[in-house]
Amino acid sequence: MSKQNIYKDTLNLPKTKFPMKANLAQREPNMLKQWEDSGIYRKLRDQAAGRPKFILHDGPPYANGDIHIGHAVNKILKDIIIKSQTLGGYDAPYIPGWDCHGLPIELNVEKKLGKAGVKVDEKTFRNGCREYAARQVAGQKADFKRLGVMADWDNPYLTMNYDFEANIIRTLGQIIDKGHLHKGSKPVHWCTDCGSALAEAEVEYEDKTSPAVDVRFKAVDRQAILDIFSAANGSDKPVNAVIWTTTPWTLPANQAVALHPDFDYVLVETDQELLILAEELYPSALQRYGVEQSQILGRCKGSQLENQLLQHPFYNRQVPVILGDHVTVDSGTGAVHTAPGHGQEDYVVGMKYDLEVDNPVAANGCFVTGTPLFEGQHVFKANPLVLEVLQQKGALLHHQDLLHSYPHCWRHKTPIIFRATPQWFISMDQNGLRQLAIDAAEHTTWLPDWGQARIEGMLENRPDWCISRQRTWGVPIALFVHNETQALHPDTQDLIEKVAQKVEQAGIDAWFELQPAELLGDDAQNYSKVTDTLDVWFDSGVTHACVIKQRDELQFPADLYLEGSDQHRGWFQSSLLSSVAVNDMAPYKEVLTHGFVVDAQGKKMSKSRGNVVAPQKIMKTLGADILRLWVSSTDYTGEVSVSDEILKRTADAYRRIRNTARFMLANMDGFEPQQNSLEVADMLPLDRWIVVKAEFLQQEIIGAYEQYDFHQVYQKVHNFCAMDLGAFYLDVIKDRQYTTQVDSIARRSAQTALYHIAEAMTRWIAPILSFTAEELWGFIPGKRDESVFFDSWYAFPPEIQDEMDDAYWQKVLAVRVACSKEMEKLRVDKTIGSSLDAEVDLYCDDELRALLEKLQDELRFVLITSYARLHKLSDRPADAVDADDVNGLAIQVKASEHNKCVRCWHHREDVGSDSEHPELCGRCIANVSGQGEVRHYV
RNA sequence: GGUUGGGUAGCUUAACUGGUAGAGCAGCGGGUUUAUAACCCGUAACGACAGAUAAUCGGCUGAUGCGAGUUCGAGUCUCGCCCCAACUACCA
Repeated sequence: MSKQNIYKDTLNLPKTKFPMKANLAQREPNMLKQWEDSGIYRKLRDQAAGRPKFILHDGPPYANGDIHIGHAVNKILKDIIIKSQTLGGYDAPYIPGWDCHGLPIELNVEKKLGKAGVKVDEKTFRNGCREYAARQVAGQKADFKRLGVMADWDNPYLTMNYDFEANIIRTLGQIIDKGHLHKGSKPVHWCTDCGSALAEAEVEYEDKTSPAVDVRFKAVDRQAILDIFSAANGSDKPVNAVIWTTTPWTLPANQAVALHPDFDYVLVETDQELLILAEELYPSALQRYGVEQSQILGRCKGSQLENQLLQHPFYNRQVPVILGDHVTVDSGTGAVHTAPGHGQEDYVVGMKYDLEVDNPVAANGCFVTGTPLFEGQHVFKANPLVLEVLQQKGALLHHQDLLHSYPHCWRHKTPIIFRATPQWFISMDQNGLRQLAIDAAEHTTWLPDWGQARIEGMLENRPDWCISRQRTWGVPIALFVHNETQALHPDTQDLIEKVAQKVEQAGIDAWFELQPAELLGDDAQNYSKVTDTLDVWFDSGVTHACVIKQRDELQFPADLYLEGSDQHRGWFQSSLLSSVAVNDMAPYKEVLTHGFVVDAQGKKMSKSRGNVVAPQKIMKTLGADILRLWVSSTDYTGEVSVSDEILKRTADAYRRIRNTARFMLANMDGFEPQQNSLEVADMLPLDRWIVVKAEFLQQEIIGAYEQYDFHQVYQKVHNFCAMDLGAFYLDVIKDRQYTTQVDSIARRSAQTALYHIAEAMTRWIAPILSFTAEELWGFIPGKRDESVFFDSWYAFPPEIQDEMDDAYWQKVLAVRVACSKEMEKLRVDKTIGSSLDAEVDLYCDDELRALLEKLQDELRFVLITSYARLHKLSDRPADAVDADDVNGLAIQVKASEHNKCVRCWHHREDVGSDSEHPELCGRCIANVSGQGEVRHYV
């Protein structure tokens, strides 16, 4: 041992300060501080000035709550793209944003301040919201930064910034100018106790007992119905369609009876009448009515009855039969009472048939003045009265109470109703927006490509976009409408600009506090301010106008939007519609989506399931780079699984990459690229080969980045580290690195190769393992910029035509694998330990022998054996073993009988040939006290 | 209920227009101590079965969520089913 140490000092063992243990959780925050202190994002912009632009436009997360792993995936993917595009030579600015208005924030502020307009005035409430949102943004921003996301964090866009708010209003003006605005009414959830609309989130479902009634609607043209059913009937019994409802109070607003176009309906004769019922339901219905005797007179499809008129049960009104796919045969009669003012579905189908959206119910839940029979009655109290009236009119066929799930107000716990209220819409059809949007979607690249079918399906079927909300914390629909006619003020465009200027100065309060006379003068008495606010999807949908077009460094349209697949319904669509409405084109050229994060079983994450993985926890334990590497390792176009095992595997892969890099650095100890690197032509063929291999790989990696196929990058880099480098190249060059002389060509050649690979590989991983790459960057020898991100993909030295090309080395590798298998047999026998304890004799056919002869003495180094001798295949002894996967090769392995050189561990004949160094082989003697061995072959 | 996708080894992923299911990691078994909180070599594909052999191996069967179909041949095409996810609707 002591003697060995003498020679150990003559070896060039690996040496580096680059730590083996990553300690990411501790190290990353320091790196972040360094980046922040040096203003890396701004410097990056300066560096990239003048390059072609790549604009990835950030979709704003909602400013509420801590970021979850889905946010992390989204931001990391964006960051990988931004960084890879930057390394690819683009100027890729990244402006992060937040969505700041809206209900969830209101609800949280309400908990602290109380209800706006009740416990606290609206201005104070809005201020509370603004402060709350700002705090949320700050919290989320800190986490996003911690992920290593490089962005203009000092100048993000917030939808609540005054200029942003002003530009929302201006964009609304443009949409009006283009003729897409439309005022209508729409049923909304309404709490009669609150006297206001409820958002979906404020609705709870609870059981309620309602009167379920079967009601006759008498056919106006009896004969026509008989004809349709092909039913001859001599009697003069009336023909009645029967509807079933649990909300009798909505009958005053009835405008139609809906049937399913494809269902079979029967005309059933009973003692007193002919009933129209769905065939599937008529037995149960008749049973309910207590009818014992009946006969079917005829049947027809629902579609045949379309537009037949029916008599309203108690009003002097005739209503049509309409068709709708929402009609089911689960319960009732197969005929649905339709009141467009009181039901979502009724409203939608009513729009198709141009039915009146009649709403006779006031805000307090009572029938308005002038409602025949029920004026002033509260709707739920009116139910028995309606029944009474139906009874009187002979329209009530059956009544029984029914317990069912029914929407309730979450505050009052009282049943709510659907009530049509005036709302503002962006019309899909009045000025051709739907078709324009579909066309624009066709001109957009959707990744994955099924995104196009998805969004087109949505565009084709979606109703008009209701953009108005009756809320406090939102951008106002800053319009003046005529008190009588409800028409927009003729100077609307001018007024909008004036309002926008005020909002630019003072935020949305400027509108809510505005005295109309200030802008309208005497005309103010004829006009009212609209007090509705905009849907927050409008806010975020118009970032193309409020951000992309406002900031000089950005370009419209954006190259890419990237969000979760839920945003086909959300932001992708709101952005598309609003952009098409004002620009006649999509705001993006390409839309990329990622799936949701699920657990190892593919189940979605939820608190109740207890399978939630918090990004904060991963960053605190494993580090952001592990989280980033995990994101990169997934095919994110589908659902993405995460679990402890998956993260552990990711950490394993990380260590492989890190240690490979570390080993390369350690073997470049004392290497100065300017002085010590060799020309390609002077390098050893093996070293040239690995560099070419790396360059080839780089092309694939760049291609994968361009396709946003990051898991390909991950696989390729990892494979390269594990296989090409770890299992072969780095193992083989150890001998050369350690035992040859410091400044020998043999060693400098390998170091030159390591240098090129380290330069390249650091860049490959930089978009993903940003912290680690930056750390590595400081350890690679040679002069360099402050940050890896200021650089571009590595420019390899020019290739030269090489006799020993990749195909050549693949054959050598196959021989190596065959030898390893044979050596393993001796190792199992404990005949040898290290492969250097072995000598191999290779019996090759002529072709293979010629091939391997080119390696000369290097063959033993490639095989990491003490001797490697070539022979003719015809000379093979009986105990040589045919190689499985190499033709024309038989191998004989035996333990070497020669002494082991204590310095290089090879067993050589010439060990001890020099009495001064009795334990060294000839090669080592030359390296220790002579000129040094020559390892240049070919 | 509807729309759009998805389900390949313990994990992450490959497989061109149908043509031998390919890698890496993990696992298991060894080795090295000159990458050592590291590295190398070998092995290996649900579960199960029977035979031969015991150094070497050959065969059957099964195998891309399940089951059919088309085909000489299916991870890939068709149909049905199960499960998962996003969106959407409904409960009159």
